[in-house]
Amino acid sequence: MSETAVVPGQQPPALPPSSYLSRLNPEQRRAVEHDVAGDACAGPLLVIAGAGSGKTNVLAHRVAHLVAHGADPAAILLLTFSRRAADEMVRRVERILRQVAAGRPRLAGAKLAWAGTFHSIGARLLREYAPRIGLDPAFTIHDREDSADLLNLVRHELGLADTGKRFPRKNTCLAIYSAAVNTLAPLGDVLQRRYPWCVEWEDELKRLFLAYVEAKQAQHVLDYDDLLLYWGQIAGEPTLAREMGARFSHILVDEYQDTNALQASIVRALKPDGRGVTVVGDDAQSIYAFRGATVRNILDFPGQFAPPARVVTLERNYRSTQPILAAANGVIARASEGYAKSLWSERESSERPQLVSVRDEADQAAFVVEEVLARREAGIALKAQAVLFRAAQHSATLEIELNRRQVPFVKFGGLKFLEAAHIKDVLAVLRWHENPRDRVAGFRVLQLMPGIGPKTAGQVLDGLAQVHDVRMALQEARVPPAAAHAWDDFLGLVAALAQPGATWPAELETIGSWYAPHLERLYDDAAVRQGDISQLEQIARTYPSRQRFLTELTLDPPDATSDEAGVPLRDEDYLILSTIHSAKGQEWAAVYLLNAVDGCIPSDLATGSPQEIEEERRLLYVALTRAKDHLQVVVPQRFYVTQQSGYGDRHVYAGRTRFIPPGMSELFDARVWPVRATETAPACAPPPEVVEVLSRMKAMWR
DNA sequence: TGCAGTATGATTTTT
DNA sequence: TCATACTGCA
Repeated sequence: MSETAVVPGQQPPALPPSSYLSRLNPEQRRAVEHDVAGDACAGPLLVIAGAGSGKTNVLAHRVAHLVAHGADPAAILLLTFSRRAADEMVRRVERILRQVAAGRPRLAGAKLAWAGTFHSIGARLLREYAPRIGLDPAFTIHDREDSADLLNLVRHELGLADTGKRFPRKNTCLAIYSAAVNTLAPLGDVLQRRYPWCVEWEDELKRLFLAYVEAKQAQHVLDYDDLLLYWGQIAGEPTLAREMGARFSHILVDEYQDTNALQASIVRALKPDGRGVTVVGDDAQSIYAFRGATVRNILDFPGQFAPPARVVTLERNYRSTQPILAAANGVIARASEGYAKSLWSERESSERPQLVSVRDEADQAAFVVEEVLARREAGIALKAQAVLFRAAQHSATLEIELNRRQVPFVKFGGLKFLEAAHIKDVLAVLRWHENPRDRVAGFRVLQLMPGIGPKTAGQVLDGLAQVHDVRMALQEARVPPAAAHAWDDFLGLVAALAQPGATWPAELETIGSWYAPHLERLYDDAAVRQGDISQLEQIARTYPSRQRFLTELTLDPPDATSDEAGVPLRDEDYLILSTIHSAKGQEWAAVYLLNAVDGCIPSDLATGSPQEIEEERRLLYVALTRAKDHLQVVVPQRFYVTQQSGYGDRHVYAGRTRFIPPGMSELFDARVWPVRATETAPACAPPPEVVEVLSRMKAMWR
């Protein structure tokens, strides 16, 4: 029920200054108020939101506005790109509603029940709908590495591992599979377009993928893609789709430029006429094509409906100073295609972004630490500063320097806590306990015991495959004499876990104590790793059940790592290190961009096609637009390359990134660091002349 | 059969 | 540089 009815077609009434809508600019208000007319569902809406244009705020206000006008918060589906974004959105919506709530208790207590990533919402819905599509609701979810391992097992079973000629590796196979699934494209097309060197294996890959799907089904296991794929299948059944679509009066999708064809098809299937659908995004910030995302989703959205979706464009930037925006606009203006869109800001500043030349990565690290500490002295907290880079490893030198200078930091992106072998070991035991059919988990657990290798593990698992009572079967399994002792211990663990008294999360500690001796035997640095396991036990306590723990940990792994075990406490101050991808949607007062050189941005590995290069350009754009007040782009003259093996020449004299050509120099302040004493050569001088000592040495003997 | 030592080859970004 | 695959030995 609408409490402050807005009559369609009529101008909204002037607002009292206290209204939550009064803080929005006219375009933002158009987006927020689009067709909010009582119970009638709004027509489709596309919001093109430039970087820093208050996109999150608009989305949050729209959700709050819908609720304030009678929408049931439990019937609003809010799909975000990451868990972090979902949490932030929920917080904001609830804050706005509390402001509106005076005298309307319904709003004060409103809770958004369906906010999350496509994958996590998919998992939730699938558990509910599983029985109706013949799926076991107790399925477990494989992360990327598990999926690759299973694919590898299947690959070996099919004899594709030893085919004379080199068959694609497990990670490549998985990437191909995933690309085909997420883009809804035939395998042949995917191979042609993205994996031309694998085209000859099309038939074998088809066989492999079929066997992989069968294996997953037999083991009651889903991978990331299945969460979308099965959801899409449900949404493709008219009856189920209507039922599921009817649960949600509104569907709002954030970061729509980074959704893939499969995700778009799900939204379309749930709301075929587009009523109640709002999507928000920015084509200039599309940086997930490698994951199957297609910018066509956002470009083609309006025309998919009749009448077409309304489009609202937000160009006013509230985040950055005008000079920072000028630089970012300069980068994106040179893009080959895209929506013409120019961000503007009222935030004047005399400080232009800096292009800082340093000699090498060591100097780069030293420079960044100096600047960070100087800014902290000047009152900018570490948390308000971020160092961004293209690939997770690029921060290695900086991390060492930060440790040396005792500057606390947290790193987002890159190797995750969960990917550490010892954590995976413990989780494998837990997952096997949850789902005894999970072969990847069992395979890993069994091989932890000395004397048991792939062969024995495979045999034991074969023996379990058809059995009803797994525990009995394990007791009867035969293992080599060398493994006898460890095996007895293991059976003890199995018995302990089967006890009715073994409850969550105590069972994780039981597993931990079983694992401790193995940890000791397998790793030199067992003590450090033991610390991680204790931390895992801590994390486990915050989840109500084993299943929730496993599911949510797989879908939303703790995305930050710091060098000491454990993420620093919330109230401590720490510097942010992040890959550009993980920095999406965030902002900081000061931003430092590392390695702005060709070969890094764009990455050497991503210069295959013009599209890939354009994506790298957008990546730089995303990095630049994270900065509010201060932006420094660091260009090391010598750049360490991991590619190009052999020849021992690991350093390369790199040029500044091609996305900031000389013609753009007036948008930046050039700076050289360190400032040299007067008598020495400037640091940014071209590589010094090489004195021919080497030939002289040889000449001595001629 | 399991394991250790050696050769090879790929190498980003993430739910 | 690191991870995986393969070979040869116990």
